[in-house]
Amino acid sequence: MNKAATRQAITDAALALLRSNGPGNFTVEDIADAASISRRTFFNYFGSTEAAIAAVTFGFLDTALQQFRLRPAGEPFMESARAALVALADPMTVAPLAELYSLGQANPQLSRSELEAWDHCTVQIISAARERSRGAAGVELDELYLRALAGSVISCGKAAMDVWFSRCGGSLTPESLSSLRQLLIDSMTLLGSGFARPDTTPAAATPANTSAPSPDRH
Amino acid sequence: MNKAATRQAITDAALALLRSNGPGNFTVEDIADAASISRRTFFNYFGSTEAAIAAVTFGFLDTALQQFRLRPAGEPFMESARAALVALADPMTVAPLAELYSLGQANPQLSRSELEAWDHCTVQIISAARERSRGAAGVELDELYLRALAGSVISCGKAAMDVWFSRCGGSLTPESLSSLRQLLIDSMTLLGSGFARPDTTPAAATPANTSAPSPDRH
DNA sequence: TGCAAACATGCACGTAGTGTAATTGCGTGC
DNA sequence: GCACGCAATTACACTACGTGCATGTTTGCA
Repeated sequence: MNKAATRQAITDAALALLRSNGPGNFTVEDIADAASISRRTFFNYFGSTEAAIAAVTFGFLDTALQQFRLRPAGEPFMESARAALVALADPMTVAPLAELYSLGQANPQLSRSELEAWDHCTVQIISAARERSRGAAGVELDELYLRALAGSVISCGKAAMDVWFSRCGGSLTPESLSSLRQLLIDSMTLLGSGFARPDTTPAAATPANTSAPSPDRH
Repeated sequence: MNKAATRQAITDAALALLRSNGPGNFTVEDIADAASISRRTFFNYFGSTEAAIAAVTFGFLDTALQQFRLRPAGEPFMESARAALVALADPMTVAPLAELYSLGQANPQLSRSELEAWDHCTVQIISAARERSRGAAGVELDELYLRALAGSVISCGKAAMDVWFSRCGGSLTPESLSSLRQLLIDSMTLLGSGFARPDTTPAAATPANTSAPSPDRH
């Protein structure tokens, strides 16, 4: 069997078992059986069930990375990040993550590997940004600036997804996705404004979600 | 034996083995032997070696949390966060974290539990901030604002520590600690300014590591 | 057809983590 | 002093994880 196909079969089987049995309620042997391979072969591909599942999340965040890299080099970092994040609010893209999110809610094992995926994404963004600045201006970006910004962007994306999830429960309806998109935009706006206190300067922080359906007001 | 004492004995033994053997090169049985307890008893206290080690990191970040909670309720969030983070740049406080940081550099297991600790800290800050705003103004803070800000603050703290570590290698000399303090302050400044591009306003972003105690203007 | 590389498998072994029941240590009331 | 109860520790057994190693099996290429 093709190597990529085997890999796919494993992740599919793992995801299916995750759905049916719930996190933690199935073994590597179960996955191997479902994928019609031996237990040993499973470990040739992934070091753990967790890793097999995490591959899905990684794939999701990689599309965000890809989007980021596609942005023009001259564009402000924050704007590129915003665009990359918004591209995630797409049914096909967000679906697997939404599912893992819901499953991970009650499962520490799962949520920790999601944490790892986000962190991995941060690292990637840092190197992408460094490349970009090197190519464009020739100016060596301050290391602290780079890391703090990248980390904050990811944190904001994560926060937006958290809020979205707690509001919409991972629903994939157009309204829900539009809400997610708006949350992602809003979080970037907050970050770009230095989190100006909403009570002191309300105009600067919250003018965001007035556009679309926006059932949110709190 | 007293329960707290046993717990302490375990973490001490685990840390000692971490130092001597390096991460991943010792078993639960080794820890149990070193702590003069049975393997089974170890598992009565911690679910894994990782958890035993993570307890140290958690302790560190909890002091930051404590600092945050001590700040006056009226103070701007960002200022409280800055103060809490700076309080970490203390020899006694930062020493254990610095050590784990260096050990975790090459060890995925370890660094992932550190990730978890930072995340745990984020969650705590969110709830602390929510309590504070509830008590003070009676205004319900926007959920997205809260989460994005808390996440960004933690990310910036993490970024500062990353940079500090890559520069000073976790050294605990006064100069190194002063540099850490400055990095923490600078990262908060960056966050507060919405990461104004360093090339457009260079004065705000890069005057950092010039050792001197106070080039900060915000 | 034959050969070689890549991939899959079986087996053995050490370690992780958990349920269960037995044991030890210690203060309390009688 | 002694029996009792409670909490901590321990022994034992068992399932599952993860890996090294040797062996099969497939695939592609000369």
